[in-house]
Formats: sequence, C-alpha cells, structure tokens
Amino acid sequence: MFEELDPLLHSQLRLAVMSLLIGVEEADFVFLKERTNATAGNLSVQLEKLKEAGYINVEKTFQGKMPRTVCKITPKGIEAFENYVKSIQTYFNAKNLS
Amino acid sequence: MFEELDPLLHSQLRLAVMSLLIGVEEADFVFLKERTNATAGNLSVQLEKLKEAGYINVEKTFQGKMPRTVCKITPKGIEAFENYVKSIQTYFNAKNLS
DNA sequence: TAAACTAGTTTATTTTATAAACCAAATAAT
DNA sequence: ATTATTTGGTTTATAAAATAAACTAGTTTA
Repeated sequence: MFEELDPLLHSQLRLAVMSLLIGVEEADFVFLKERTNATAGNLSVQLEKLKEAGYINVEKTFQGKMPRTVCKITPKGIEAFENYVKSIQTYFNAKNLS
Repeated sequence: MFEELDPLLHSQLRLAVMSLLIGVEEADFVFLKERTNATAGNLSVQLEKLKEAGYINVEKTFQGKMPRTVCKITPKGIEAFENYVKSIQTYFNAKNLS
C-alpha cells in the first residue's frame, strides 16, 4: 500500500537542494546555502550524500582566486526526485484507495 | 523560501499512519500495523509520539478478552497533516517560484 | 499443562541530521 | 607589513530519530 520513500530524498535539506537543482542548469554552494538557509556544514554533508548516490555532480573550480563548488542534478537524480514526488503523493491520497 | 516540514509528520511511518487515520473514523493497532507493514515496536513508539503531539487520540479497550488499541485523528492532527501536505508541495514547485 | 499465538511495550542499536569547531586562502583595516 | 575579518568550505562531535530485537502479559489451542 505505502511505497518506500527514498531515504536520500526524504530529508528536508536534501529535498530542498534537489528542488532547486531540478529547476536550474546548475547552482553553486553559496546559492544553495542562501536559498535553503542551511549551515555550511550541514549543506556540505548533504551534498556529499547526494553526490555519493549519483543524484548530483559536484565540480570544484575557481572563480578568480576564490573556490567555487558547482552542483548539477543528474538524470538519475531527476528520476529519483520525480519518483519521490509520485510516491509521497500516494500517501496524501491514501483515503481514496481501497 | 522553503517552509519547515513538521518533523512529526516528516517520518515515513507516522505519515503513513496519519494518511490512514485521516480517511477513517478510527483504526486499531492491528489494522495500522497491517496496512503500514510496520513492526509492532516501531508502531507503538510512533503512535506514542503522535499522541504526545495531540495529533491522535489513543484509547485502550478490550474486545472480548483481548486488548484493543483504537486510534483516532484529532482536529489538530488534521490541520497539521493538511499543513504538511501544503508545505511539501511548495518544494515540488520550487522551480516555478522566483 | 505446555506450546504457540495475540497484542502490544520497553530497551538497545544503528542511522540521521545538525551544529560547532576547524582550516586555508583572500581581502580589508591599521 | 602584519593583524583582523571574511569567504568558502570540510571535519568532527552531539543530539535526535528510526528501527529492530527482546520482553511482557495474557489467551487460545493441542
């Protein structure tokens, strides 16, 4: 009856990050940090997990002399996100099912 | 931008329980256990948390000689559930916002 | 009357989430 | 020029959650 909710996405911060990344070509650490209101430490940890899972790519570059970490959602990440959305919707509609 | 997700509902099992309870007048422990596929221990703990939060009422009765634990969602629980659904939807639509 | 089942609760363990502390380099102030 | 502050992070420690395993109390069945 209730589908498993992908534990990698069932996390407030990781879900927020994925929600942002799915709407843009790419986004850097600072942008994600500002938009999600996360602490840098927490964001760093959660980005690593999303990367580990193959849901995002993380590229470290330099912008002038300052480091820049750019993130981009992968096809696998898009699929996982869409699947998560579908799965959790079934919870919300549970009362309509047998 | 991203609303807080009620941590009491942002839990797979508690969300499943609330999804079930919102659709019925009441439900007992055994029913909830079967529908959610939870272990009894886990369900017991999570029901206690929902009760603590005032999201459900739990009544212990007897059915013949056997104990029976009946759960019922409260108005506060209904409100919290609807609010959670609304909040998480904003994540899914983040790409449409500024 | 012993074995197995029902309906749970309590406790212990593992996993997560999160913040706090830290680091290296860049820039600004004195 | 050297000290302070800021930027852009990572690592580590702690608190909270989820979960399973073990246990309890009573019932039914063999």
